[in-house]
Amino acid sequence: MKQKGEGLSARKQLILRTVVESYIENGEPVGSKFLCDCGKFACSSATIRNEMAELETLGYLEQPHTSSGRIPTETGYRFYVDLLLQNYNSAAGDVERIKSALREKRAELDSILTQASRLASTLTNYTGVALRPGKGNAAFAQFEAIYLTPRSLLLVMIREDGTAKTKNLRTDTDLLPEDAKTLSAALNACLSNVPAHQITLPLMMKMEEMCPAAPALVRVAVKSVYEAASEGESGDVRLEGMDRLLGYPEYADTESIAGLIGLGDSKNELLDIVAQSEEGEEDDGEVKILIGSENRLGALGSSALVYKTVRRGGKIVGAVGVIGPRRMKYQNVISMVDSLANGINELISDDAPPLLPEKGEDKTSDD
Amino acid sequence: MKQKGEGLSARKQLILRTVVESYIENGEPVGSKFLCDCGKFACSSATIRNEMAELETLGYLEQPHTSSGRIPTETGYRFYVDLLLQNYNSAAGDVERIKSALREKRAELDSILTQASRLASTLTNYTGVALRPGKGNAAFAQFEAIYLTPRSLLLVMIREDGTAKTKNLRTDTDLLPEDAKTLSAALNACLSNVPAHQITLPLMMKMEEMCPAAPALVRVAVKSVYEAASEGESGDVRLEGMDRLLGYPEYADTESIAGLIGLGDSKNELLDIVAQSEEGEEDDGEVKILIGSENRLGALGSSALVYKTVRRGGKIVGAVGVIGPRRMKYQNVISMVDSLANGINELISDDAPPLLPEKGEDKTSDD
DNA sequence: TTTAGCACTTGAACTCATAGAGTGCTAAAA
DNA sequence: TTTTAGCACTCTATGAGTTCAAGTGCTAAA
Repeated sequence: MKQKGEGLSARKQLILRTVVESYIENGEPVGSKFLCDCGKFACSSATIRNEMAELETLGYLEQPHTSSGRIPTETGYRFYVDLLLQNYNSAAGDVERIKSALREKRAELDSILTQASRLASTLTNYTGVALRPGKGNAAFAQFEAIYLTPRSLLLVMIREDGTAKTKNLRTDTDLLPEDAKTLSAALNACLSNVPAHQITLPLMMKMEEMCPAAPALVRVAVKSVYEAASEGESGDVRLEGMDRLLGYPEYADTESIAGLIGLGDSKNELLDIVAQSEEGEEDDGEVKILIGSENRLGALGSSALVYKTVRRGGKIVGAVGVIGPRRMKYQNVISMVDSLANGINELISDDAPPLLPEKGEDKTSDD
Repeated sequence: MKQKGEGLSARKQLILRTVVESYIENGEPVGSKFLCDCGKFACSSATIRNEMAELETLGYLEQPHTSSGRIPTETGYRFYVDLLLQNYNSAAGDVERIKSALREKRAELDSILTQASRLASTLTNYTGVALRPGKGNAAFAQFEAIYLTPRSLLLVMIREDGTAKTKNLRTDTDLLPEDAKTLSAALNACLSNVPAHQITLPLMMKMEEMCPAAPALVRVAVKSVYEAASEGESGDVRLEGMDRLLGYPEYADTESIAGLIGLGDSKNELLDIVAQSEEGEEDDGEVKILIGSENRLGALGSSALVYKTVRRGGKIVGAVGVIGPRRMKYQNVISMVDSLANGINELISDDAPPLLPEKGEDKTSDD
């Protein structure tokens, strides 16, 4: 699938490429005369017509209607994009610029991603997207109950990776600070690293024995742990600058927007897409491009998604990218997305060595 | 401002009301003949024409073009809506239905609001909206450092209201469990209830004295507290079901959608709007309706926003509502929003008495 | 293999005419 | 004084007809 275009003559390739670029630039079908006049070709429009006719039968070009120029098909774009990816070297300038733009907001990953999404949108004038996959149902490694008032305490549930979730517990009987300690001990003894589905009634009974002082407290604590563990984290998607797309003629009709807005509403699709692309294929850590409905991207309609995963210590912790019309300025976008992802990668791993304040909380953040 | 329409004759009121309702139903300008034929009036179309001409000069109706029927102006809708609000009694059936729909998701407020927003969207077929105002810069009342590994600990910062925020701290020197205790003590001694802007260098030096073991740890801990306290909480807006609006003809052109999408992007506007309406005017806790650009709602364009605040113990903790075209089915929507808000109110205060597991965390939730 | 030329197709833009809806106004009726 | 009937007027939406230009495919010659 990667190098379909191998069999094309050099001239066909040049024609195809020029058609794609011109269409990206102007948004209008390009005809043989235009190509002939653009100076790149030493032949007449008739020759180009012949070539284009062949490119059409090969599936790289198509005509909106019989008497207009050609526009690239999905396959056409794919060829062009693969070509670009082949010769692509990240522009060093971008990385610095983007890193410095991000550095100001060196908060937790969550905020970095939001920031990145906004940045992507501004730099490319398309819609920026940033996402963070869900955490799945994770067990908690450690618990700590903090005594707040005689009738309330704060339960801190800490995951293996150091991220934490907190929950207030209230009782209708007075508690002593010792009770919090006992509860902590019992939780750590019985529920440490126990996944949600293994939290059973016998376990709860065992815990009640360990904390005779406040059985009701134990019950609600266990329930909270159970809920927190089974909820998992749902992942998150940020779409920034959707309104920018409205400027492009391909989004002039309501139909085409509907899909995108739906995307904003049911963000799971995007998460699925990325998750899929990570699982299924080899993930070489490079910029990925999904064009049109290539991968059952129903909602993406006639748009294209350019993204790259963000990693920390080899593990995928998110992705950033751009959504735009199929005739996107791929050169810029690819370079930008790559730089952006690299910038984030460096940023979140640069921090690691010395004395890193990481944010670990419900919304998750780092691994 | 409330009862502009007082001066209208009964017949004018009926005409106005019928025009609004018909326009809401069909989305088309309504003419004199249609009104005459609808059976509500015992006069000819000519008479109605005269009345409508007057209603137009009074500012309640307008004509899209000279030779078409009338449509309500902003003022016209306002009159109609005020009328509705006057005679409105929450439909009891709704409340039960909605409460039971929400009860299943009796998690924290955050999730309830999301759920409510989705519910609002489904029930009305407009865009559901739920929002939670920011928390402002709050100081933390209590701190707890939890020892995780020799080189990392978890800092739990607890606000006055019991909600908490957590942050991972890492060091490059090994720590003892005692160090966490010392740090907790120092934080509680020096930073308890200290707002961000009062966290100064002398304070930090005092703390370093208290924890001679790991001055670097103190520094990063104080920094984290400072950042967390000054960040505050930014509030949150959920828009659900935006794609539903695309079905309505008033959103057929790209222009009108742009505003709404922009709303989704820069959610602050909505927060401002509600915050304003709460501060400025008397907030009687009833359903509020903002039509068109009544209150400098630039982004809302030609839409209308129906919402009601959600309270807990008298304090406003959020709002739910619906965004739709100006010609919204106000009867249904008002009733629905009211019921929904009531349902949430009951739900989050019902829970309070016995043994309430509340969620307190970064994303905030309850008071 | 390329080129020039030509007939053909087709969508876009424009004009024109028509139909229909609804109004405002005037004069008569209640 | 209020209501009604009638009529002329305005404006939009619609559709048909026409022209224009772009671009193609094909054929025959270079």
